[in-house]
Amino acid sequence: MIWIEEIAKYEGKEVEIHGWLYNRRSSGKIHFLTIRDGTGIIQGIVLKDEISPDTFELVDRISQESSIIARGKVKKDDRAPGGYELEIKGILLVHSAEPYPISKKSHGTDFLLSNRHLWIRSRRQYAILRIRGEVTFAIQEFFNSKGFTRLDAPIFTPSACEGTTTLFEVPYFDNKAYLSQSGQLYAEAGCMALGKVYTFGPTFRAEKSKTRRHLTEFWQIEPEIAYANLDDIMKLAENFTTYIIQKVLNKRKEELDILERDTKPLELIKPPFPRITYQEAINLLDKQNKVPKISWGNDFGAPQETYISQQFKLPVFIHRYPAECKAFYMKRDPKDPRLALCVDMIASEEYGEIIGGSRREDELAVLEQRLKEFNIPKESNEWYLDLRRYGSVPHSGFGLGLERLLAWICKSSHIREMIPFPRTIDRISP
RNA sequence: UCCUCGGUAGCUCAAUGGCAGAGCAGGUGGCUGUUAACCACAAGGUUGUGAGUUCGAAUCUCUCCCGAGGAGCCA
Repeated sequence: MIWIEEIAKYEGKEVEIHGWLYNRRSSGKIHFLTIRDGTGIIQGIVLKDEISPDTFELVDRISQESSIIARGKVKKDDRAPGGYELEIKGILLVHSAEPYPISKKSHGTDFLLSNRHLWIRSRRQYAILRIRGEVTFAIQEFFNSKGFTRLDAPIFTPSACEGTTTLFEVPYFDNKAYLSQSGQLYAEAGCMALGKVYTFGPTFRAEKSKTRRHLTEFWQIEPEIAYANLDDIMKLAENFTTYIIQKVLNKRKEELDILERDTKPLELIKPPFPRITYQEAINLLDKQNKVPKISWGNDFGAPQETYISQQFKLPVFIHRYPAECKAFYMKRDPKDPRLALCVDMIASEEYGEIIGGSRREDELAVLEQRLKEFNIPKESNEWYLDLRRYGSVPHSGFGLGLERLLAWICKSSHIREMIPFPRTIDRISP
C-alpha cells in the first residue's frame, strides 16, 4: 500500500491505492475514476478491453465516496489531474456508499456546515486542513527552536481574564467554572518558572458575534517572556509570522494552488513590519475622508483598521493605545501614563487584527488598583497577584488567533473553514 | 442585542397575485480520453410555521422558527 502523495516515486510500477471514489466519468468503454486517499488525488482509468467484464461492470456502479482499493500501473500523463494516472487492473469495493449528499455543484453555507463531517473530504477543505496541520507544526518548531517551553493552560478556570461578559459558565461539582477565554494569566505564571513559554490550545468566548471573523471556540498561541519589553515582543511577532508563512509557502504549495491563493503578497512578508503609534494611526485617519474619523480614546472599528492596513504592504503594528480602552493587566507607558504599553498587529490584505500583545503590569500595588477599577474580584486572582509578590519582573507577551492567521494565509472569507469542526453562536453540531 | 438579506424537489436556484419549473445528485439507457464530461428518458413538491387579505397566495400583511452577512466586541 502506498500513498498518493508519493506516487511519483512509483512511475511504471504496479501499486495499490487505498482510498475513496471522489468522482467518476464514463464513456462507454472507458471509465475515469478520481480516487482520493487523504494525501492527494489520482485519476484511475479502466479500459473495457483490458479488464474482466465483471470488474468493468462493477466500476460503472461504484457510487461517489465509496471506499475502494485500486491496483494498477502508475503512468505519467499530462491529461490527468495531478500529472499521474493509474491504469487499473483490479478494483476492490470495500464499502458501497449511499447517495452522497455533497455534490459536484455548489452548496450553501448552512448545508455545508451541517455536513461538516463530510465536507472536510472536499478538495478545498482538504487543502485548508493540511495547511492548518503545517501551521500548528511550524508554531511548535518555531518556539522550540527559540528555547521556549510549551505550557498548557487549563480550560476550566475560576474567573475571567478579559471582560466578564463573554464567559461560558459550566457546572463544576458544587461550584461554577468558566471555560478559558485566554491562557495568558497562566502563561505569565509559566514564564516566571520557565523564562520563555507559550500556550497553545482552544479558548472560548460566549460573545454573540455573528461575523465571518468569529468563532466561540478558537485556538490561541500565547507566548510570554520574562524580562521582555514591548519592542521584544514586536520583534518576536514579526519573526514568528514570517516563519509560519515561509513554511507554508515552502511545504504546502500544492494546497495553496488548490485554494487558488495568489502567493505574491505572502512572499513579501519579511521583517521588519512597519510600526506606528495609536496617535500616528489617528493622524493617518485625520488626513482622509473615506472612513469615519475617530476621536482620541476610542478603539478602531473594522473600517478604520482596514484603512490603516491598506496604507502598508506588510502587516502593521499599532502600539501604545489609550489605556482606557485596553485590558486591566497592561502596563502604562512611563513616558505618558494615558497610554498602555500594548500592540496590535493588523494583517495585510484586509484580514484585520490577528495579534494583540502588551507588556504586563508587574507592580503589585498598581495591579491591585487596576482590579478595583475594572471591578474584578481580588480573591480569585490572588494567585495572579502572587506573581508580583515573589520575584516580580518586567514581562511581555502576545496572543495570536490561529484561525484568523489561517484565514489570511488561505485568503478565505470564512473563518469557519479554518477549524475542523467550527463552533459558532448557532451551531454546535456536528 | 440591533440592522440587512434569505427559507420552493436530496442540493443549487427560477417562477413578482392566475397550471410549481430547470440544472446537479439518485434511477434507466447510450457513448474509447474524460477534466464539476456529455446525450436521451423516466422519477422526484404539505413552497419553514401559524394566522390574515383575496374569486385565487410560493408571491401581499402579520406572528413565530431557522439560516446568512454586518454592527457592537474581539483573536
